[in-house]
Amino acid sequence: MIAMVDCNSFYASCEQVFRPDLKGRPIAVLSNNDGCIIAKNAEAKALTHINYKEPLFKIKHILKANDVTTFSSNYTLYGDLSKRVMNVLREFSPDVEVYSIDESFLNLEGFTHLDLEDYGKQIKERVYRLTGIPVGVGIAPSKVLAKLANRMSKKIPRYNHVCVLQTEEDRIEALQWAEVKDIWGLGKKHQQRLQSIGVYNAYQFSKLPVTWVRKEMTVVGERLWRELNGKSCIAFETLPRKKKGIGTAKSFGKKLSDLSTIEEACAYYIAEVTEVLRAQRCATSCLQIFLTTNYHSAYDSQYADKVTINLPIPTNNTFTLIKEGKSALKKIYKEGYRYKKVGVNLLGIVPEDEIQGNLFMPCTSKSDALVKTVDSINNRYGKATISSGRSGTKVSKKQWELIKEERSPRFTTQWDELLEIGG
DNA sequence: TCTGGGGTCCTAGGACCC
DNA sequence: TCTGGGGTCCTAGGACCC
Repeated sequence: MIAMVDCNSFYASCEQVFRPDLKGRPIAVLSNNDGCIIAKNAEAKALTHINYKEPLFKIKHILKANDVTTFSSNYTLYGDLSKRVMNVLREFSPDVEVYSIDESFLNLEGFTHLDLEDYGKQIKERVYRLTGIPVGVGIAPSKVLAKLANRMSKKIPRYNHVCVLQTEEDRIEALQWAEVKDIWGLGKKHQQRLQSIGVYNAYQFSKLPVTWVRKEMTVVGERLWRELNGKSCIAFETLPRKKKGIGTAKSFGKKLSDLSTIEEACAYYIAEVTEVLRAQRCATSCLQIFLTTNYHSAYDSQYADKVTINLPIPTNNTFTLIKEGKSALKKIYKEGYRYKKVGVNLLGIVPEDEIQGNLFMPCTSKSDALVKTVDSINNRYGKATISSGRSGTKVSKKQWELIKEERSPRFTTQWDELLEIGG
C-alpha cells in the first residue's frame, strides 16, 4: 500500500501558522510581483467569486470588501516548513518520495500488521502537532489511487482528511465517485476527448479497452488505466532525480528598455541557476537566453526572441556563464522596446565528473576555485552575500527586482525575522 | 500602471549512420 | 512492375504536473 500525504492549501497554511489571529478569516497568497492569487485558505475558497487567474489590480476592491488578507509569496518560509513536514513523514516510513513542495508518497509495503486508517490518522495528527500544517492522507494500492483517496479524504466530510481504499469494493466506489477531471495525470485535452465518447467518471475510464487507451492516450494513459485498475506501475522514487534542465525567468518589477539593466538581471539569474547546477554536481553544455516584452499589453509593441549557445566545454562556472550570457543577450536585444522579462535556461546538463574535454582548451580555469569559495561563503552567511559585480548592487537591483509588497517575515530561517511575542 | 514560475515525459519526423 | 533493414540523435510540439 502507498500513502499520499498532501498539505491543505499549503502556502496559505504556512502564513496562518504564524498568524493565529487570522484563524477563521480568509487569506490569499500572491504570485511573484503580486500579480495574481496562487493560494487561498478554506475561508477564501468559499468566496467563489474570487478567481485565481484574475490580475490582482482588477479584484483588489473585492478582496477588500470581503476582508481577505493577502500575502506576497515567501518561498523561503514555505520551503523550510515543507522540509519540516517531510521530516515528520519520515518517522512513518523508511521510503518517502517527496513529490512536490507540499506532497509526498510513503511506501507502506509490508505494513500488514497495521490498521491503516488508524495509521493515517496518526500521520495527520503528528504533522499538525509538530508543524502546525494540516494535511490530508490517502492510502491505496497504487499511486494514482492513493492520489484519488487523498482527494476524497478532503472532499468527502465523513473521511475527515483520512481515506483508505483497501478492498475491491472501496476501489469501485472511489472510481464511481471520481469524475474524469479528478484523475491525476488526466488533463483538459483528454477530459474533452473522453467526454466526447461518453466517458465521464473514472470507473467508465477503467472499463475502456486498454488498446484504445494506448492508441489514443499513449503509454502515459495506459499507465493511468492500469493504476486505476489496482495495478501499481508508476515506480517509487526515493532519491531525488537530477534536473535535466534548470531555468529561471521572472518578470521585472517594472518594464525595462535599457540593455545594461537587463544584463544585470540576466547575470543575477545566471548566478542563481548555476548555483543549483553546482549543488547537484553537474555542468551545462548549453545556455539559452530569452527576452520578451509584456504580451498582455495592448499599447506596447511586442517582441520576443531567444538565443541558444552551445559551449565548447561543459561548465558550471558562474563567471564563464555570465560572460557568455552577456554576449548572447546582445544578439537578441533590440532598442526601442519595453521589456518585461529575461530568462535563462541551462540545458544539456552532464555530471561534473563526466565533462568531455577539448584538446585545444584547458579544462579547468583558475576561477573555479573562486566559485567554490563564493559558494561556501554564501552557504554560511546567506544567499548572495558575495556575488559577481555584473549582477548588480542593492541599489541598482531596485530597477528590476520582484515586487513583494506584503511579504511576511522569514520566521524560521532568519534570526532577525523571528516571531516576537508580547513586545 | 498592474496579468506567476518551474518542471517532466512522450511522440513524430527529419537527418544521419552502417 | 519490382528499390533493405536496423539503428541513433535531435527537435518541436503536445500534454501534463505542482
